[in-house]
Amino acid sequence: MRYPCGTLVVEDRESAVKEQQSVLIAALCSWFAREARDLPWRGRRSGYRALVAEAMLQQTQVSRVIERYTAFIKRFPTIRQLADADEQEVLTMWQGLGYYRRARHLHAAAKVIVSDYGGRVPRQARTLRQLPGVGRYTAAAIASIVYGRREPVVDGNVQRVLARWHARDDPPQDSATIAWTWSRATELVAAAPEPGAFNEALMELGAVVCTPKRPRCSECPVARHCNALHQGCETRIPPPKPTAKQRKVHHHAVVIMRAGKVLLERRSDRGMWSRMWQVPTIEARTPLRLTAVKRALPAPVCDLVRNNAFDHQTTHRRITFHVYTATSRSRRGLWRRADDIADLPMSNPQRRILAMVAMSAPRSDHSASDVQ
DNA sequence: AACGCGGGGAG
DNA sequence: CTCCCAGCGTT
Repeated sequence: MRYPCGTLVVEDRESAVKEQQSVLIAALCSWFAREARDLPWRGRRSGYRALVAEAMLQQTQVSRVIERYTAFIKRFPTIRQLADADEQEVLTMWQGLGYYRRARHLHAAAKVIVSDYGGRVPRQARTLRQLPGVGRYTAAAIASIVYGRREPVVDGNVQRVLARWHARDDPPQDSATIAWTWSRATELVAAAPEPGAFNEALMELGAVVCTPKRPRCSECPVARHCNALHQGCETRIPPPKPTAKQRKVHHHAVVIMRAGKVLLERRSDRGMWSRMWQVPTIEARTPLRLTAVKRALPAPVCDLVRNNAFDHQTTHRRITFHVYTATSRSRRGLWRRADDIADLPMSNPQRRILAMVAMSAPRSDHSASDVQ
C-alpha cells in the first residue's frame, strides 16, 4: 500500500460525496427539463431579453412580471430602441412593477451597451457586473443562462434551497451565510453538465416547490437528498427575521378638479417615486386633519382650494385623499384632462385614486365659462 | 453592515 | 390591518 489508510478513507468519502452530488444535479435538471414553466423570457433567448427579464424579476414575483414583460419588449423590441427612448416612457412601461430605480438602471445600462459595446450585451459576468443595476446575481444569471458561462447564481430561492438541503438554519442576511451559499453554488455549478440549465433549475425549484412557507416536499425531485426534510426542520429554515419595525408614512392626496381636468405635479428627482406624476400629496408620520393638510400644501396649490367647499374624503389603503373643486383661474401647476394621463408615469396608488375619482365624483365642472 | 426602494399576496 | 418577500446601490 502506497498510501496510509486514512488518506484512502478520506478520498473514498470525497468521491462518494461527489457522486451523490452528481446524482442530485441530474435529478434536479431532469425535473426542470420536464416541469419548467413556460415563461415569456424562456424560449427565444437573447442578452437583451434576459437583461429586461432579470431587471423586472428583482424583488418581483413572476406573475407580476409576466404581465409587463411582453408589453415592454413589444414597445422596445431592441436594446437600441430602449436606449433611444425617453425616460418618462420607460417609466410608464414599468408602472406598477415598483422599485422604479430598476427601470432607470435598465435604461442607463442599455445606453452603455449601445455606446460602449456596439449594442451587444456583454457575455462575461465580470463585464456585465459593471452595468448600472447589474449586481453579482444578475450578471451571473445572464452569463450562465444566455451564454452558457459556468457562473454560480445565488438569489433568495437558491439560498433557501441550499440551506434546506444542508439543514443550515443560519440567518440568511448574515454575510457568513451568504458567503457559504455562494461557495456551495460555485461547487455545484462546477459539476453541472449545463451551468445555465442547472442555475435555472435550482431557482425554479425554490420558486415552485421549495417555497418559503409550506414547501411541497412530496413533489420535490431531490427530497431524498434534503437534510432538513430528514430532520423535520424544513419549515424552520430560513429562521424568522428579528422584528423589523418599519416606520409608516401617511399620504394625503389632494385631488383638485376643474372643468374635467385634474391638477398634477411631478415628484422630485430623489427618493420614492422620483420624477413620477401624482396629484399634490402631503406625507406625514401621522394621519393629518383636513386643516393640517391644507396648511401643508404649497402656496399655489393652497390658493386653489382655500375658499372652496370640501367635496369628498375617503381612504384607499393607507392613502387618504381629498377631492376639491377649484374655481380659481390660477394657471399654476399642470392641469391634465382626467382621461389624458395614460402616458404619464404614476404609482399604482395614485392612478387608482384618479380612477376612483373619475368613476365616483359628481360632475365637478362648473360651466364652460370656467374653461380657459 | 444597514438601510431604502414598491408593489402584491397571504394570514 | 400586519407581515413577508429579497437584489442592488448608497451611506
